[in-house]
Amino acid sequence: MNELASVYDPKAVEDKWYKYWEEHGLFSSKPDGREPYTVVIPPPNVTGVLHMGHMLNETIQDILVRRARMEGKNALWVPGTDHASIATEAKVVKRLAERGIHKTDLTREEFLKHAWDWTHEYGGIILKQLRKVGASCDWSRTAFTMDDIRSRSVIKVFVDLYNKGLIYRGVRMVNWDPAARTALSDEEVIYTEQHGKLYYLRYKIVGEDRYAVVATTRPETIMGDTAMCINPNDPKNQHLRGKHVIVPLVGREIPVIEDEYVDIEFGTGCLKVTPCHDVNDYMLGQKHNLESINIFNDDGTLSEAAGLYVGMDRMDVRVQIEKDLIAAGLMEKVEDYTNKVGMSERTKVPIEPKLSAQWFLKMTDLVKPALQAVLDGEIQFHPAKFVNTYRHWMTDTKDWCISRQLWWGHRIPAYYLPDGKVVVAEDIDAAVVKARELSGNNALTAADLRQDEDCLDTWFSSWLWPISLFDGINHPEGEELSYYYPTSDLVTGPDIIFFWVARMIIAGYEFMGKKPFSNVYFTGIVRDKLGRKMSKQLGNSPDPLELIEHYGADGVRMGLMLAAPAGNDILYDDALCEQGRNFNNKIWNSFRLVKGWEVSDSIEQPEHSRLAVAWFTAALNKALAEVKDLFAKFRLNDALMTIYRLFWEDFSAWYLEVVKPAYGTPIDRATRDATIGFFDTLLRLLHPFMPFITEELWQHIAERADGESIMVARIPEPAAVDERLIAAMAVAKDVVAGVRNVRKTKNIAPREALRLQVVGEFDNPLSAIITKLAVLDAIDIVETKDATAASFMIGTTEFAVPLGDSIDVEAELAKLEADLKYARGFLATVEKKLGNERFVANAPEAVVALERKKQADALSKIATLEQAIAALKGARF
RNA sequence: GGGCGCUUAGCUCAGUUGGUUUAGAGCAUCUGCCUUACAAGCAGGGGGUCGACAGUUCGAAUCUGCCAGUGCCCACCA
Repeated sequence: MNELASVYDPKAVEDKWYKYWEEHGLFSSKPDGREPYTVVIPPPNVTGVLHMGHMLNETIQDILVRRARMEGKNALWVPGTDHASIATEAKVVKRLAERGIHKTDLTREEFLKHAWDWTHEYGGIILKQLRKVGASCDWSRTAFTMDDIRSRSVIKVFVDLYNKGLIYRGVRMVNWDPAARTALSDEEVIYTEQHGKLYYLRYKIVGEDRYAVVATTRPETIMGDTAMCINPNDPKNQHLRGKHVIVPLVGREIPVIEDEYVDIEFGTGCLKVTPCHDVNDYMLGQKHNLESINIFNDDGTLSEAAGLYVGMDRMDVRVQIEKDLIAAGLMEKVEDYTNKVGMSERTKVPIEPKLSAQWFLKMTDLVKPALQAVLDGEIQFHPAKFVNTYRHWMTDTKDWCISRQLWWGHRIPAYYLPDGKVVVAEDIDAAVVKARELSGNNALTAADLRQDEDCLDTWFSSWLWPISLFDGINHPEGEELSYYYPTSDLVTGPDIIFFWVARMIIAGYEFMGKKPFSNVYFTGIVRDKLGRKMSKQLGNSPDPLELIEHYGADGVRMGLMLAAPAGNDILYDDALCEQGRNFNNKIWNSFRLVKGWEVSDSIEQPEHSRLAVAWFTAALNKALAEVKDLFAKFRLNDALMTIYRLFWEDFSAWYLEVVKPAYGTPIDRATRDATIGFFDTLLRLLHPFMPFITEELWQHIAERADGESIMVARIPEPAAVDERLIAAMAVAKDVVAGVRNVRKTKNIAPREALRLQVVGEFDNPLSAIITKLAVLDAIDIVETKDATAASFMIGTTEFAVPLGDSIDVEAELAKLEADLKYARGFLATVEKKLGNERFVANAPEAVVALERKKQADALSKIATLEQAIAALKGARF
């Protein structure tokens, strides 16, 4: 048997089996009579590469899908990628810039060609990487959010929502990303604490030789000031009522207005009002009918309208204007100040509030069924704590800004007539028809219509993902859709609960009238072992593919899963992968042992083997039931730990040690067959977590036809468990450990057979196992043990190994005294309870009875120990 | 400023409706072993007054209150 190395080599088998599975079509699914189990992948960015977050997320999905498949369900995992409008466009723009090409030099068509080239070049890398992980996706279904079916779905949905009156175009204050030069939704703005400054600026009061002082964090916006605002109830600023002030440096005269919005306590109680560049100022401008001056270009530089600093970047202006204000004597003071600044989630630059015409989706009614479904538990979140987060967001949802000033994405299907009116239609031909109806001008042609330049938010396509993957928008009655939808489980990070999860639920109810999935498993964030987020800058983010290279895919999968309860961040450490790799090795070596056995039909099954088979059958079934229950609760890490311990402790350390024959001797047929059967089941149980090694060994332990695979083998349903054997084995293990301890402390060789005395009664059905593992000649039931014996207690029973003259009386005494002390302490706690009249009177009878039993047991144990101590003392001389 | 969650062994976490030993697991650590499946291993051991305080109860890691620490989400205070 020693042609097999003692170390398992994942590299030798992983690619082989992945190819085997793929070639035999084991990943693919078609509708049939079985119960469906469907997972859709959270589509990674088409040009992205696999990172640790993906590794965790995809591993979890694969575990769920493989388990479902082995439960006999028709399991389908649909892969795909997302066009990631902003991120991808930014990358393309950057690459073009490296070649000296600016986006503005290109037509939309030329730019899109570059973008598609980029997509074809880098697109799908991540899908190849997923194969290394072992992902059992149905690759024939690979989708892209901008492929034909998904694009038509998006456009159709836009038109439908527009026709329902839920989509509208309007001029609003939106979040503007000056780097990407596009509007963003509220969810794409991340507020972060920034250490900045609070500037106190002097505004000269017209007609007086005094100044009003305004505190602001953004002095560069003063060119857009069109008023100063005070609170009418502010006693310290009463002198400003009805006055005008001069904007510093600019020299423009602006009125002082009054509004209770102003916080009297903040700064000086004077607020500068810049309606174009602040949401609240915009509100004030509307209310008080103020002039608006837009001082910024789309890229965050100062516009002609600013008059000063034209063409400079806003951040540079902030630095320069501070100097200029000081020089002009118009800066009262500057303080350090910490406030929250909205940053673009994608480009990480500060958001600029900007007034612009955008498309919006009304959310108020759409969210209602989606909220209810989660509150009612029709859709379950794991862990459930995220229901709170979800409810919070869903109860006050603002309209969704869905237009982006980008080219890479789905172009908005709105067409403007020459007179500025708009029609929304699925294509240009339909638009012409509608335009003619609208205008009454039948001479209108496509050439007269101008399509909206904007494209849609990426999430406006991914919110349809569970539907559009089955072409459900275009074919709501399709066979695929009705079979696979609603999908079963969704696995994703809580960071996109609003971006994606909530919106998919909304879309599900709005477009299909049904939930998109039944369960959402929220993963945690993968951090380093110090709890820091993984980042390129810190260099603490390992490349999953390198880890796979080093530890094997199974090892990495297991390492991540051991540390990843749903919703908990996982602190990644290479030690986790080592544990995974070590477990692989353990399995491998157990296999080597079993494979090396020579079988003989002429040997009878020994009693200890017969008992071991019976016991392990019970242990295995108990674990099967536990794992099944844990899967139902999405406690995958606990499920894995249960299997880990079953394999390592129960199977390898105990079961195999009982049944393995002495070196060079054959094993009986019955035991060997039972062992192979156990091994088979263990591999199946483990396969969802560690697909490669389990396939490799499963193929080895029996003859398999071509195309057979553990992937489609069934995990057995748990059978009834003989708890008596489980309990008996627990005692047996303790007895064996007790004897081993005696050997160790007395320096008795492992193979030297001993006798074991049991004082009083002992009827363990597994005593043959004890005899075998503890290497005993016999177990003697005795009234009184030898005075010179090393003894130990298990429960209330005393065991003793007679040692004759070789006993170390003092050491033995010390041990017994320690046991006695413990037993007395324990008795004291029990008797304290029983001595409490109110306990005896009020506690349930069963609880009191249990305490009485404990008391009796403790008393008998103490008596036994005292006797043993007395006997030893007698033997001392 | 609101809302939610967490705090149990050195680390990561279990602990179901309060009562199956004086609270468990994995990893780490310590001791002894290269015992023909496996040193990526085997056999043992140590380690926690369950964040603090108060309360309810015959009985609290578990329920209540308050406090401290920590994390997340939301919010227009310049």
